[in-house]
Formats: sequence, C-alpha cells, structure tokens
Amino acid sequence: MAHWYEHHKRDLPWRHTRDPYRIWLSEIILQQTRVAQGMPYYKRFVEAYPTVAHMAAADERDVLRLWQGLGYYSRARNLHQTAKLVVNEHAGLFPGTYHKLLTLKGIGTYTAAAIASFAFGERVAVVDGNVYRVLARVFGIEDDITTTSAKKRFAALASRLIAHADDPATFNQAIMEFGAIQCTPTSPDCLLCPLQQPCVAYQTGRQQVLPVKAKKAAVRERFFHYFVFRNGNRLALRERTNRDIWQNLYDFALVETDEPKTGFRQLELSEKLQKLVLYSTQTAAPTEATQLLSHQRIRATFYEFVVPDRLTDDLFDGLSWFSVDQVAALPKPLLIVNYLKTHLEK
DNA sequence: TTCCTGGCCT
DNA sequence: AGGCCAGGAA
Repeated sequence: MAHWYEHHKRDLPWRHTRDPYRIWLSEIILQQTRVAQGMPYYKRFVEAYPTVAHMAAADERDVLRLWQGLGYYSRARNLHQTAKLVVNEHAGLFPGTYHKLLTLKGIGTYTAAAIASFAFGERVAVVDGNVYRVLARVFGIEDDITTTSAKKRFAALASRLIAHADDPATFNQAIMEFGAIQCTPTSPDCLLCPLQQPCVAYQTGRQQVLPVKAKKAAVRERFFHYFVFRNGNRLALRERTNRDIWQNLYDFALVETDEPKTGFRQLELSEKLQKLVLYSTQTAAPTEATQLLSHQRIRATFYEFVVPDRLTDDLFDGLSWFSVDQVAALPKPLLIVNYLKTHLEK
C-alpha cells in the first residue's frame, strides 16, 4: 500500500506542511467534504488567516462568511472557538498529543489522530469512512459499521496495522488515499488493485456488500384513525393480533391511511363500522396525538362516540366491551394509555 | 428525482 | 440516536 501511495498520491497543499494549524484547518474543512470542494476554501482560509493568531483575532461572522457554502456551519464556529482557545490558553501552540487534541471543540477521534500523526508523528491510526471501507473489504469484516462494537473492532485493527508501519503519517495518508481513489464506495477498481490477492471481498465477490452499514430505517409515517366507542362506563377495545406493532396489546377500532385525513367522513369505513358510527352520537371534537417509534411515526386521531344500548351487540372485528376498570387492567400501547389519561378522567 | 456519503456534538 | 449541510452518484 505504501508503494501504491507513492505512485498515486494527490499533490495536496496540506501535505506539504507539518504546521499543525494548517493541518488542523484542512482536516476540519475536509470533514464531510470532498477534496475538490474543500480545496478553494482551504486556500481562502490560509490567505485570510495565515496563522491561528490571525483566525483568533477575526470576528466569528467573518469566519462564517468565509465558510459560506461549505455546510455544517458548526464546524466554522468550533474552528473559530478553538483558534481563540489555542491562542489564549496555549500561547498559540496546538496541543501536541492525540489525547489533548481530543479535548478541543470540533476535534473528534478521527481529526485528533490525523493531526497527531501528520503534524507530530504520533503513532495513532485514523479511522474514517475510507478506512472502514478498506479494512472491511480487505479483511472481510461483516460487522455493521454503525455499531459501537464494530467501531471498536475497526479501531483496534487499524492500531495493530499501524504498529508495524515504517511511518505512521504515511500509513494513515496511504490507507485513506487508497479508499478515496482505488477502493471507492460503489465501483472499486479491483482489476488494477494491488491488494487483489489478499482481499477477502475481492476473492469472494463481496465488494458491493462491504462495508456493511445498517441503513437507518426510514421513519415511516402512518395515520391511525381511532373510533372510541362508549356505552355507559364501557369502552370497545380489541387485541392487536396482526403482524404489526403492538402485538397482543389492546386498542380501539382502527382505520389506517397512508395520508393524513381531516375528519372520519373522508375515510373508507367498513359496513359494520359505518352503521355503528351512523347510529351513535359523536361526543367530542376529534383529538390528535403523535407516537414516535424507532422506525415509525404514528399520527393518531381519536373520534369519540356514544353507542346506544340497542346497538351494543353490533361490535365487530374482535372488538369487545370493557368496563373502565377492566380497560385499566389491559395491556395497551402508550398512545392509548395517554389518550385514556387525558380524555377519560372523571 | 431520490439516494448516499461523511465526523462531531448534544 | 438524531441533527447538521451540500454535492455527487444512481
């Protein structure tokens, strides 16, 4: 990989300095940012603020103005805050170790390792998105990289590898550059790859699968329209038995839609539900509630009806009458518990 | 058009 | 775990 790096490394301005200020500046700019986009910003910043003292003396709004268009503006605010701290508390000298760098605003594990190794030669491994990808593929690691345990595992592996490197800074640059240019996310250049032979992903055809990354479950939005039927001190509930959330808990008669609806008259009701609604009396304005699950957002509307005695045998779909005391003893989702709490108090 | 990528902070 | 942003890939 060191050999590959010597032949393929890009000529980037921050690779020609060991000035911790410039390395820090470049690393903050390159967080969540591609080199091509960050480059003009780096040049502008170095010109406007050649030293950390220049930056510390600037107004935050000027720093933000210079940052404009790069996104993630907390990076710029932290940049300025840290510049002031370095000048005021550290006499303008950057802390010289990984652990001290970690305490600065805007510097996490990746950036601390980058500065420590590039500026100070410390033997500490960077672990960024490139490194996850390269290691997962070469070593065939199937762990979900979004988990804490996987992050530990990759960091430990990178540490073992850098322990044997001639030069820690070059090792770190090389593995990231390799990930950025050769071992790219969607179409890695495996045919010309020097690691073809040892690469588990290549040998098993799993380049497209590795690294494994749990896609953050898109939060699905669902609209629940609850019909709360009441007769005297009894309420109509049913057990949820479908393959769905809240299995074996109790809720009310339910009509679900994919889209928001205003009022139950916009809903398509089953014949039996329609009849019950028709001959019952709506007793309160509909109320709304939202229940957030890990992967779903339930927006619920509750419609309250009093059912006349002559129709109490007309329940359907597993609904049964429960006295208020019985209801209290049933297992219910929080959405229902909260509704009962606020609408059934007497 | 939508999907994916990317460190740090709270 | 979710928010922060923009741009390149699909």
